[in-house]
Amino acid sequence: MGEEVKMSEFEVNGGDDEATATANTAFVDEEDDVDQRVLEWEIGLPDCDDLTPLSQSLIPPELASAFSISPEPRRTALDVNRASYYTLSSLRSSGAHFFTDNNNKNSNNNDLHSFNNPIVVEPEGDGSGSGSGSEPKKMRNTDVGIAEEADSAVRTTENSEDPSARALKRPRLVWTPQLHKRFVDVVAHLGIKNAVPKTIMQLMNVEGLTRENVASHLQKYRIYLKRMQGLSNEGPSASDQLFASTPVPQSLRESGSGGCVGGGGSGLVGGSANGNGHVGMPIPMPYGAPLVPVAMPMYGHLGMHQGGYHHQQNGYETNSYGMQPRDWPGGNKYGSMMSYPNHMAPNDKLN
DNA sequence: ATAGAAATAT
DNA sequence: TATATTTCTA
Repeated sequence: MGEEVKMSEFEVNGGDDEATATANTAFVDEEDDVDQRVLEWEIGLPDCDDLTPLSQSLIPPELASAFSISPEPRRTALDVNRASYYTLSSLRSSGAHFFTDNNNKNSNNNDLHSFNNPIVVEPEGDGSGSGSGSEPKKMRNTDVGIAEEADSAVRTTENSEDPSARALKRPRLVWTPQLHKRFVDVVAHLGIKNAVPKTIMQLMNVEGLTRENVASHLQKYRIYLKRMQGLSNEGPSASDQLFASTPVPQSLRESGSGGCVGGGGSGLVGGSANGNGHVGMPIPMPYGAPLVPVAMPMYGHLGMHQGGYHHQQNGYETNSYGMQPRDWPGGNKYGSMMSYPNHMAPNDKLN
């Protein structure tokens, strides 16, 4: 229960960044530079050498988390943020890939507070009394006689350490607007037709995100789309602030049919779906780096009212597929920037 | 084995 | 209540 974690797009990773060679965007102030960066990025790969190795200078997130201190150089973080922002902006304006330009409504923009505002773990002040035995929990007649370790099953309590515990349940994932956006972008690319949980999950490239997470979200999203269509008008239904916050790409309109092949998509699909020479993915990697959900320590304990969403810019960070350096040989539970605080490493599922 | 939908849980 | 997760079915 009480462990909700917000996905945030920051990931300060110590870094072996060889695998991904993502864009370590350095702070750039002039548009020219930005363009250049973008070009480089698009063309081939950014040279990490040239860029500031941000991933280096940071304090091991574990420590930071452990002591509830702001990671380190906000400065750096901001720079990253800003750089990302510029980069993305450029991409948009140049009509490059997957960024839908429809960001008219909601202004997701916020400033680069990111690091100043702790990304907060959902308020959710502990389940407290909870439902006070309202509905009968109907047990599905699944009762397979497996007593299994009748044992005290899961220590509902804080599940302190328990390294031995294997599959502990994941904390509830919170779909932040950013995360959702990523989701939408990916779905848009795939086209409603190919957008199935597994694929989406893969393309989203978010560590710790499970297929189930995506499936569930997709389910909701579809319902949302449906309702939207039904009303034909935009009708910013009060419900689903989240969904409303991200414009629905046109490609995601009709189900079935070819999806977004023809000129339909807003330049989303580079036209690779066809049997062209270069088949493969239109977008090998929609996002430069794997997004790593991060668990921010709760700074202000209760008492401070945390605003709902912290929009932060896209803080795509350099990261390597290798994931974290094995810092935590075994005991370290401060899961660094893992979405889920304690226990378990994110997706270990071998596909 | 996976997607989609329904039921639960928080 | 809303929304994420789990279960169940196709």
